[in-house]
Amino acid sequence: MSPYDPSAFPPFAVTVDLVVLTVRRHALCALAVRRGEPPFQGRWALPGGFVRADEDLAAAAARELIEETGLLAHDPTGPAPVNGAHLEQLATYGDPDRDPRMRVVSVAHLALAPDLPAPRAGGDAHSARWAPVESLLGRDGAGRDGASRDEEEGAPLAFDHATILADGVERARSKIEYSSLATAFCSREFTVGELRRVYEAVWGVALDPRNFHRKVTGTPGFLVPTGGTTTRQGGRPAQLFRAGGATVLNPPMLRPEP
Amino acid sequence: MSPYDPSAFPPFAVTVDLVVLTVRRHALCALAVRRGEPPFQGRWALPGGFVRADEDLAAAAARELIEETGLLAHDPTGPAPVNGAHLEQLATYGDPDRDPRMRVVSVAHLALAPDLPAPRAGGDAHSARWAPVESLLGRDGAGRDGASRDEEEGAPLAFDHATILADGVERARSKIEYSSLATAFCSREFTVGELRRVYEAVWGVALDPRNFHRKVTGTPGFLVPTGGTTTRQGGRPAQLFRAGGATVLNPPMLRPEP
DNA sequence: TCAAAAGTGTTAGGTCTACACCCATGA
DNA sequence: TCATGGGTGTAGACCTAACACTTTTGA
Repeated sequence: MSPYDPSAFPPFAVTVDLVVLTVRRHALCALAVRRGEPPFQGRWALPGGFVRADEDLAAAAARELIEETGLLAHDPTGPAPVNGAHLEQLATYGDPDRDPRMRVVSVAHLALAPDLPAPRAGGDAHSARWAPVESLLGRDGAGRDGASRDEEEGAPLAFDHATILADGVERARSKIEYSSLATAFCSREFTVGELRRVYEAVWGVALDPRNFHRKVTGTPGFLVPTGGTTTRQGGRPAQLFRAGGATVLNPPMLRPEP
Repeated sequence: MSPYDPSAFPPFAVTVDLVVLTVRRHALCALAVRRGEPPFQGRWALPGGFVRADEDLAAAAARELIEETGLLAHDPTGPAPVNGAHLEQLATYGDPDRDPRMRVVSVAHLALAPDLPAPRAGGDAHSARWAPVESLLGRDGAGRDGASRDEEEGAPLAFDHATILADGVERARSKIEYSSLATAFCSREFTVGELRRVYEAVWGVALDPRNFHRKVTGTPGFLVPTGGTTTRQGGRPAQLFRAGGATVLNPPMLRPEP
């Protein structure tokens, strides 16, 4: 068999899909767009699109992220942009039946963003919204009883996007344990308490504020004090920090048992 | 723009490439095949091949693994096969220039296998061999001086396979830290000392045999004693174990500093 | 003055490291 | 008998969880 004979391999369409996570009102939320055409017309889906002919996968994901949110993906080799977001490859999904029309392989990416004003619909999407991941995954106990709700908020995500979202959430949950990634959910300057509330929202647990404070301030290179303080959370003024250069957290932050 | 208009997106070829790791003679080794045709003819590369038209990505990877090694990939939902190997998706590589002839997106997979008799060349590969990863990555200080050695053992891997291999090795090195994955490098029954030598080879460090023994035997569900013993390593007879059901290691095995 | 959030101290209990020591076999 | 690897004990350093307590603001 001649592996590179053009007639010897089937053609694929390649897309990037994005799991864009943020923390809003104490809950982990993901960006969802409403599909404007079949299949799954009217259903919610993850943002995404085709990879262009001469475009790298990471570039395609960064382009989609800008189109959907206006966020610049953070390139670790360059200067940090004002509205930076963390962007990494998540996994690739290529079940032959995942798209009913043709063979599509989707390279999913995970983006972590600070709380943003309001999503703007981009491309061919009718509308976009931030929704709690538990609700998008149908785990929030919200009524799914009664008649079909295919085109309403409670309907399952299109394609295999529920699987992709679940994988992205699990990646984020485990990765903030041993890396400084949680700071990607915060704005450029933040307090220790705000960072703790990120952990609490992502993990869905309560953490001891005193031990958390000691832990993060005691890890060299994790947090850099800016000198400023804020009282935006009420109470005693809190020091402001920026994310330090350290990217791995050793020893890790421990996720409490249920 | 109509996203699914067949003329609106570029066609891609999709392949799976395999990083197959094993531990041989106290060194972490990877499976390499010699390319039989251009480009990179005569150079070593990772095994891989095209995904078929109606084939899942995982199925394609498992098929390639069998073709190259005869190993069955372990399906966690089914009964453990006799010669099982761990197989998981690693990452996807899609730089537009990674293959000089056409646009190829490669979904790389990572396989961990026990020490095997001898690789059999499969498909279009001229030959196959196990080689220490440090040598395949050109980090072993072996003479690369003098004349070009394009078609010899010391030449760099074809395409971007050095990057893929490095990513796979790094994944394996970090994953045995907090999971029971190291047992995938052992045969079905193994001793604590054999498991320790796996860690030592993968990490390239020396571990304290006493503390290691306490650690692994003290983690519930990690190791299951079979009742048998062996003296194949010399010295006092050692208990034989099988891998237990536990897949996460908590607390993790700590990788010593250099 | 009070509530709320920030930040510090302290103590008991666990885990890891390093090393001393004994055990069971083959040569 | 000796070398080799298997396995257990123990003391100190380190880490963590839990919780009492002080500090500094806005209302």
